[in-house]
Amino acid sequence: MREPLSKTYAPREFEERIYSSWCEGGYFAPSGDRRAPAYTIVIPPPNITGQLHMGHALDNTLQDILIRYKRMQGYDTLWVPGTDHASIATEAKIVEAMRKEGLTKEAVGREEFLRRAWAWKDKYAGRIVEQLKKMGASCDWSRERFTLDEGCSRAVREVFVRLYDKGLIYRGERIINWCPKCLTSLSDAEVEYQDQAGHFWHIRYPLTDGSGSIELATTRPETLLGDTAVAVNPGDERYRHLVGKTLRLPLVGREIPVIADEYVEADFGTGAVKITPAHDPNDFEVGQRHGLPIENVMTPDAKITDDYPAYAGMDRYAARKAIVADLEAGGYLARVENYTHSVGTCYRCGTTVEPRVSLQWFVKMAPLAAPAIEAVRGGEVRFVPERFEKNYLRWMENIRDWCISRQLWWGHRIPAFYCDECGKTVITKDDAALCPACGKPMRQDPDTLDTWFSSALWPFSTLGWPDDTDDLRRYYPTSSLVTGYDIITFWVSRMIFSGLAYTGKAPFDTVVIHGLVRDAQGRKMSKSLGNGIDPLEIIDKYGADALRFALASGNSPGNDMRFSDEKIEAARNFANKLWNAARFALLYLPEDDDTPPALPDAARLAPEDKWLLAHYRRTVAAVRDNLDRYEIGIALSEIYDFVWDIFCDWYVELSKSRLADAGSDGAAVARATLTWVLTGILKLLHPYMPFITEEIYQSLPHDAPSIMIARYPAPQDVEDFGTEATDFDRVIRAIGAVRARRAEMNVPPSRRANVYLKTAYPASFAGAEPFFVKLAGAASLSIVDAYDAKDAVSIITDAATLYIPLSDMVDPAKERARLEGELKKVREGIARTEAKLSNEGFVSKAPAAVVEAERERLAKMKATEAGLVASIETIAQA
RNA sequence: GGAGGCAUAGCUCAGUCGGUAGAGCACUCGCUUCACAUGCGAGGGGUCACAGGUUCGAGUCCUGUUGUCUCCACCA
Repeated sequence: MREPLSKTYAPREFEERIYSSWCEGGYFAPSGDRRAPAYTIVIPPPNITGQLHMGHALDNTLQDILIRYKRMQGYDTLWVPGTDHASIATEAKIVEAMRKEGLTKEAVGREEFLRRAWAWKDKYAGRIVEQLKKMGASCDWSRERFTLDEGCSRAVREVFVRLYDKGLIYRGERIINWCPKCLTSLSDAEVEYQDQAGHFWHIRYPLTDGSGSIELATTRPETLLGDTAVAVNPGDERYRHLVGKTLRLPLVGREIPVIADEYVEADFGTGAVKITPAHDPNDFEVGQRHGLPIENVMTPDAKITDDYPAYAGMDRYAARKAIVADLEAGGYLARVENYTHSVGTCYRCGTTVEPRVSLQWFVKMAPLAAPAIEAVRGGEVRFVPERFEKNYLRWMENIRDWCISRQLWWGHRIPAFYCDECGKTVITKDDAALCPACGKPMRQDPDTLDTWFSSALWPFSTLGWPDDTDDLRRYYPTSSLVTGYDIITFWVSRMIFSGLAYTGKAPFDTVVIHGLVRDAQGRKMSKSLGNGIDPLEIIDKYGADALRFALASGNSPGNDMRFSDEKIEAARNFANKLWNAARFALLYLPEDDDTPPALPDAARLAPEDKWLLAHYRRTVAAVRDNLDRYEIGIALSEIYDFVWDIFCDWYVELSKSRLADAGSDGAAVARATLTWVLTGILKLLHPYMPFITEEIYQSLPHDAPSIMIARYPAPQDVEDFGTEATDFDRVIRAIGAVRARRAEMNVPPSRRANVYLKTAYPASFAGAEPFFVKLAGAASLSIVDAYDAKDAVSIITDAATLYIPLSDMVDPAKERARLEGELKKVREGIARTEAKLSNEGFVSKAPAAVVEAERERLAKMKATEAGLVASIETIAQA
């Protein structure tokens, strides 16, 4: 059944309709064909914090291109969609929303808070799904998942219990990164370091024996309250005699020891370091080594505790100011330097992290990291581009234990149960109601897990793990994972070690990395800059296909890209071009013709048909080759060039004369070739621009119910015509040369010229007259053995010399000068090539094919030279 | 402090196996050519950041320099 194609390209009129037709057709689900190999992608689940941005648009466009390409190749494809609960980010949003209502988490309580969170999830997950559909994403929606749904939660508990039983999960009092705004711990990966201008305060700590003082330097004087020692390097002569003595902590009066530890570098600062085990990770370790007390001086929201009445309730920065003032007043402050140093901040809210000692759950990483390193080293998992392997390996090799507990409510609650009666701890997949030891009711750990703990299981939890499901057996391990380089550490690395640890297999074979989408000025898109571009607005204005085209074109793996109005307009223009090419083809197709296009026998094809088909064959091969290597941008530019330059600018024009002769065999052949190649173009392009290609496909006679499930073109679909096909290039070049000359000589298009053509390849030009008439402003074309060029303009190409009577053109003197200029250029080329060929090193060492190509080039240039010389001679005689 | 990316036309970027540098946009000239002015035809525009090296031959491979961006790292 053919549908009419509207006159203008208006994507809004058909994109939604087409998406619904795909849903109704059930094309998004895997084919289930067991003879075909499976190809699986799991979506990097977008956070339910808000709506999709350009980065998501890029990520999902690339995934959809791959999955559609594989689907059309006959793979049993599955793209699993879903969303991430994003515990810390979502919780922050909900807390913020409640704050506007004058509410707090604590005020509403855990149950009500979670009710609100689920309502939030329903709203935003739904919105995200709608956006993905608008973009054309061919996900299997029947398999949509959520990191906090029942199945994923079961997987999380399973993993937690297994790791605990193996001794790979432990609970301990450690110093961790703490966000005083989000009021939770953070993993090392969740801290971003930024250089900040600050000060270096030099402070004197007096010795308790009154024999003087030690001067030390700090960037954080407020932590002085928690100092429990001062450390020096054991080899530092300046301080050796002081080790073992004690100091009087300024403002506090506490007596603290001077200790020696290798951690201290003698030549940095004053060579003496104040040790605050509760508020600095290094100091914590020093403290552990020396058995120092841990003196916590701050509340969770980074205010000084009531233990220090002079500063109690002040936040850390106010306290810093007050303490510096007091130090100065007390004569302890030696001097202040300006100092820029690196400060850790929360990756979600940007607040400066406060290291804090607290009781948290950790994953012991070393045993898990080892196989994950091996999987990448050994090639079981491959990164595209390869360089990101290094990134991954470096991180994995230096990994430290992973702090997985969060003081948040929105997330997977830690399956640890405590008996307050007898102190027993139970880790269980099932909720433990009563203590197995004393029978008393148990209390579940109030904390939740790091959101990345559940994302790490995504490639298999979404397929049914821990159960041995059909999906898991069929579609796991998955094939390609497409994601940005910014979450390799957060997510990719954790999926790899998780997959290996729990399923025994790496979760995917290829990690396809893309860059960031930046604005037209190259800046990162961000809320604070307000330079974000909403994909939905672009779709509304230009269509989803144009958006997808703009994101895919020029995209090279791992590199950032810029998004600009120019780019999206170019994309829309291309869509419009394709649309109109289709309208042209339809002009010649009888409305009742429902026969799917087939290529006529080679014997019936005209030279220009073979020429087109040869280019098509080459293009198909190049597109497939590049797609197979994830060179999505290069593959697209191959299609673009073929569609615009070869198909539209040349072939459509070349076909017009035959098509006009309605009823002739030539018209039938041209029509069939045109339609067949157009259909091939639509299929080639479908993964990139699914809507427009389907809309046009449905307007043409077609065999598959949807282009989505049509077979992807292969080079062998068309015969290799060999040199026969390139013979037509001679005509193309001759036409181009005539056009160029006319433009150069400012000949008005209305001025038609009789063209005489002398050639060593008369067969190539046999039926060429209509093309010269149509495309080169010719009145006629005569093939001649000789032509008296005295009063003619000559146009020389390597295959022919064309003459146009001067009366049909203009100015002989100008013409002669031009010919001489051209002769000079050709002679330069000849000299260069001859030099190359007379270079023995080149002839003997370069590959034979390269040498041969040079010889051919030389022969062509010599032919051109001879033609030019002859023309200059004749014009000189005139 | 380590590691990596990038540097090519006015702008944004491609450039696969080392073989006379490409696209889009912008610019100039000419086009109411019956698919498309979201278009057609023709042009101008490049010391491929710099300096060495390898090679018959380098935008491409190697070394160094400069600029720029990013990642990692506990320097108080």
